[in-house]
Amino acid sequence: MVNEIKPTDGELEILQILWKKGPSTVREVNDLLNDDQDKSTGYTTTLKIMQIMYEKGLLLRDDAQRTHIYTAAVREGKIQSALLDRFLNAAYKGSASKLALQLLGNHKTTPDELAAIKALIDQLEKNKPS
Amino acid sequence: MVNEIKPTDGELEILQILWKKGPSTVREVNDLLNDDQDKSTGYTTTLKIMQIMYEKGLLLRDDAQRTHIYTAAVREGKIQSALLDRFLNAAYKGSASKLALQLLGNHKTTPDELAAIKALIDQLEKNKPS
DNA sequence: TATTGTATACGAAACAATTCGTACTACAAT
DNA sequence: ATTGTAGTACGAATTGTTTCGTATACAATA
Repeated sequence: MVNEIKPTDGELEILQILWKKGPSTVREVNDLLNDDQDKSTGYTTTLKIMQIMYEKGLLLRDDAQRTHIYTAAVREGKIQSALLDRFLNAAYKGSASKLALQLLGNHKTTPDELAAIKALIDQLEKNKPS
Repeated sequence: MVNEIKPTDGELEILQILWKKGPSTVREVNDLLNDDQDKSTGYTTTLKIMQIMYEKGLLLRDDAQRTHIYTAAVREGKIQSALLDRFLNAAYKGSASKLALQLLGNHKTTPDELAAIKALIDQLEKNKPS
């Protein structure tokens, strides 16, 4: 049951904030959204999107108080995994290694990160010897 | 000048076909689209999307003959690069290594592919010693 | 020539995401 | 009690993608 997880870009931005900050009000989320310059979202716009996300089950809501508190209803890793799958198929026809090569080639990665990736590869090679 | 490349999912599917097959007619593209079972796109739908892509500059068109021939106007690697950047920021807040780790962890990769990735990392480490 | 099959062109409808104006509500401060 | 502030709810407008009905063009051929 792959539950058709497919947040839009706008929804994903809100999820990022909630993942990082934890339970928040619409006002807080909206303020953080508007921290990125060259972007500006009205309060009611953010509210509306979060309400829709709540209806979709992407967010939980505590409406005991006048000011509602929203929380991400989905784990960050789970969403990322689903999005990665989707992206991999859409843009790379499923070739993970092609994506990995482009990723490492195009983006500056720190030595530490490279080492971590190498360690993971070593481990994978050990677990799957032949 | 990041030229705002942002094909939709449907457009990307068509680009994939053109990248793989080279210049094609709408009929050919539509047939291949419908090869994937559990999917079915009407001819005029595909035509319309390809016409819009042509207007956007995503496709080139040879209309010398009655049956027009379409070609991808953008390089596969360039689009992938742009999409990867977008995806990386949207889903991983720009952390390439986090994406790489999840990619290698979640998807089965063949030993050959792992070796290729490791070789690239070695090369990167050599070129950027400190 | 009339018919049939395969094209393209055009426009409207369906759908979803985003945006925002506006109304309503609760509460605090006067 | 009244007013001001900050919040939610609702609905409509806007924009973009996808879908498809229909009109039209043209070539082959019976």
